[in-house]
Amino acid sequence: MVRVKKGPSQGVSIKDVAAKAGVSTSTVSRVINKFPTVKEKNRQKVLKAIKELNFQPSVFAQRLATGKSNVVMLVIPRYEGIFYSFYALELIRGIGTLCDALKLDLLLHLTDSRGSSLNFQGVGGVIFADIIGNCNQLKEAIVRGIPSVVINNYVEDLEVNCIAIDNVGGAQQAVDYLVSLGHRRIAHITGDLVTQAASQRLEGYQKALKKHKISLEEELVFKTDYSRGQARVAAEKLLKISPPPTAVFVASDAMALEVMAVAREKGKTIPRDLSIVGFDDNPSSLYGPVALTTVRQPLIKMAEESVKILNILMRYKEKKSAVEKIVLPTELVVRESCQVPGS
Amino acid sequence: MVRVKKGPSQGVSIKDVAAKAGVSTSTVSRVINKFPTVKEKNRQKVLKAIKELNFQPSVFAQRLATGKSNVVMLVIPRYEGIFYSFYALELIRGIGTLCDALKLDLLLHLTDSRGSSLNFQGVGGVIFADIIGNCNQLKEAIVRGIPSVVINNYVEDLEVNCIAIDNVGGAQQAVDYLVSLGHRRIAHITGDLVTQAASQRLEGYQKALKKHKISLEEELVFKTDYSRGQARVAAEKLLKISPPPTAVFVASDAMALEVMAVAREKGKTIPRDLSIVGFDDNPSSLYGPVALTTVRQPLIKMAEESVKILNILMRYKEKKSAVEKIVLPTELVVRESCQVPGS
DNA sequence: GTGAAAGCGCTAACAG
DNA sequence: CTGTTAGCGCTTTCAC
Repeated sequence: MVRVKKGPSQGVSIKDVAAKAGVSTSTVSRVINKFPTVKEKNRQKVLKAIKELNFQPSVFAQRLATGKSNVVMLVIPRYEGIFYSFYALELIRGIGTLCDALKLDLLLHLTDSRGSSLNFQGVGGVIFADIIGNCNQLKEAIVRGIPSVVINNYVEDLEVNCIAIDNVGGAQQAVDYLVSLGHRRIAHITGDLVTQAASQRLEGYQKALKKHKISLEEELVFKTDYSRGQARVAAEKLLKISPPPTAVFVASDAMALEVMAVAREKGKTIPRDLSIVGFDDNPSSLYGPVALTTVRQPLIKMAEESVKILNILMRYKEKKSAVEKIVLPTELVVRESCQVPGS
Repeated sequence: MVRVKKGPSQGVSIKDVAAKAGVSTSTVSRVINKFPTVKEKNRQKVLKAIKELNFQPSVFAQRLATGKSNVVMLVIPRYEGIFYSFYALELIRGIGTLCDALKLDLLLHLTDSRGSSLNFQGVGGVIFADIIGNCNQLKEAIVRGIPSVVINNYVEDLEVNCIAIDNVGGAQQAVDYLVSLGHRRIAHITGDLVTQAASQRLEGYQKALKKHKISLEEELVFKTDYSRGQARVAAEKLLKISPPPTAVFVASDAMALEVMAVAREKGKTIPRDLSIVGFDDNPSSLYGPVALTTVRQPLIKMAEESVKILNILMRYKEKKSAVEKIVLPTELVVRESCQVPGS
C-alpha cells in the first residue's frame, strides 16, 4: 500500500479545511454539524474552503468519535424460493428508497441458511427480511442491543419489533370470497412452507374451509417452493383430479399466472372452468387475458415502516421503548379470474 | 444519547481484551489480524479473552487506522424498467453472494435518475449496475480515485473498468437463427431504449437483417419499457399486422412469455404460427407449454467478475493498473419456440 | 463564539 | 516475539 504522508490518510481532512479557512478544526466541525453558534462570517469561510477542497468528512472518523452509526443492515436469507419472487425486489426497492431519503446507508447481507454469525460492529440497526434458519442471527442482534425489526414474519416468542402481513386473514378473505361465489371444492397451491407467509396462507385456507364446514381434502393441497416450475406441475395434477376442483387459491401471483397458463393450455377457460385467486398483487397479474383476482399485501408499506421504526430507534436510542408488533392488513382485489361455479 | 463511560464507547474494546489476556493491545491486534508471529500461548489467551468478552473489533476504528475499506457500493439506478426484470435480482444475488464469501460489505444504493451526488467517503470500491442518467456519479468516483467497475454497460469514452454483455452479438445470433430457419419477416420487441442493453439488442437486430439483406420495416419494431404490460400491447399490435411476421425476437424472456401468452389467446400456435426468441435465459422460460428459445447471458458471471476485479483493486491498490473492458459472450439456447415458417 | 486538547478503538513503526 | 508510542479524522468538553 502506498503511503503518502505519515498516516493512512486518504485525502483532505478537516485540518486542511481549518487551515484554509483560517479557523480551528472545532469550528469546521461545528459548521459541518450545523451548530447555530458559528459566526456567519466564519461559517462562510469554512463552507468556501470545503467546496474548494472538495472535502467530505470521513464517516469512519465521525462514527468513531460519536459512536453513532447510520448504517442499516438488511439481512435476506438466500434460500432458493425467495428469488422467484416479486417480493424480494419489492422489499429492496422500498427499503432502499427510504434509506436513500433518510440518508441512511443500506448494508445488504444475503445470508446462507446456516445463518453464520454476523458482524454487527458499526451497524446501527438491522432489518431481517423473513427469518429462515437464521434465528440465531436475530437473537445475536437482540443480545447485542442493536435496534432490530423483523419483517414478513410475526415473531411471537422474542422481544423484537416485527411487521408482518396478515397472511391468515388474507387467505381467509380469498377463500371466503370463493365460497361466497358458491365454490365448495377449492384447491390450494402453497408457497415454500419454510416461510411463515406460505404456512400462514395454508393455515388461513384451512381455517376458512373449516368455518364454512367444508372438509379439508389433502389431495387438493399442493406444496411448492414458489417457483413457476412447481406451480405448473401442481396445476397439471390439479386439473387431472376428478371431479376437478372448481376453484384454486394460489399462494403467489407469479404461480397463479402459471396456473392460468396451464389451464388454458388444457383447453380450460378461466374463470368458467376454474376460478383462481392469487396473492401479492404483482403488477404482472393485470396483463393476462383475464386479470387476476388477488390478495394485495402492502409490501412497500411494510418495507417503509421497518425503516421508519429503525430510524427512530437509531436516532433516539433512549432506553428501549416497548417493541412494536404490527400486522398489516391485506385487501382482496376482485378482478376477473373468479365466477360462480358451473355456469 | 446515553453515555456510559467517558467516550462514546459502545462496548468492549481491544483494551479490555488486552487487560483480560494480560498482554498489550498490539498483541491483541496481531491476533485479530492473524499475524503469524504471535506465540501460541499468548494467542490462545487472547482468543479466550475475545470469546469471553464477546468482542468484535470496531470496523470504524480499523478503517480509520488503516485507511482501507472493504465496503463495496452497488449503485443501481432506480428507473422503472429495472424492476420488471429478472436482471436486477440476479445481479444482486451474484454480487451479494460473492461479497459475502470475500468478507466485503455490500452497500446498496438505489439512485434516482437525477444522479444526485454520492458520498463515497469510506467506500472502497463501486459497482455501477448500468449507467442511466447517473454518469456524473461515475465520473465523480473516477475523479476521487475510487476503484470502480461498470457492469452491463460498455463505457467507451471513460477510463473505467467495465463488463458488458455482447448484446449486439446475442441479438444477431437470435436473428441469424431465425433467418437460417427461413424467416424473412422478423419483428422485434425492444426493451427500454434508455438502457444500453436494449438499444444494443435493437442494433444487433438491425445489423443481422442488413447482413441477410432483409429490409428493415419500422412497423415491425415495437418499443417498450420491458414491462409485461407493454409487451402485451406490442404483441397484440404485432399479431394484427398483415401479412403477420412469422417470427419475433423479444428483448427479454419475461416479455417473450407474455408474447407467447397473447399469441395463444389469439388462437395462434407456437411455434407453428409464430416463432419466438427471447433474451435472458430466465428459468421461468422453461416452464411454459413450449420452452422458450432464448439468448443466455451470463449475469451471475458478470456480477461475480465485477466483484473480483474490485476485490483485487481494493486489496492491492498499487498505482492504477490498466483498466479492463470485458465483453462477455452470449449463447443461443435452442429450445422449442421456433420452427421453419409456414409448415 | 472559538480554540486547545483529550479521546474514540485500532494499527503500525520502532525498539527492545 | 512483544510492548510503547504516535497517530488516523473527527467530536466534544472546557476555558478563554
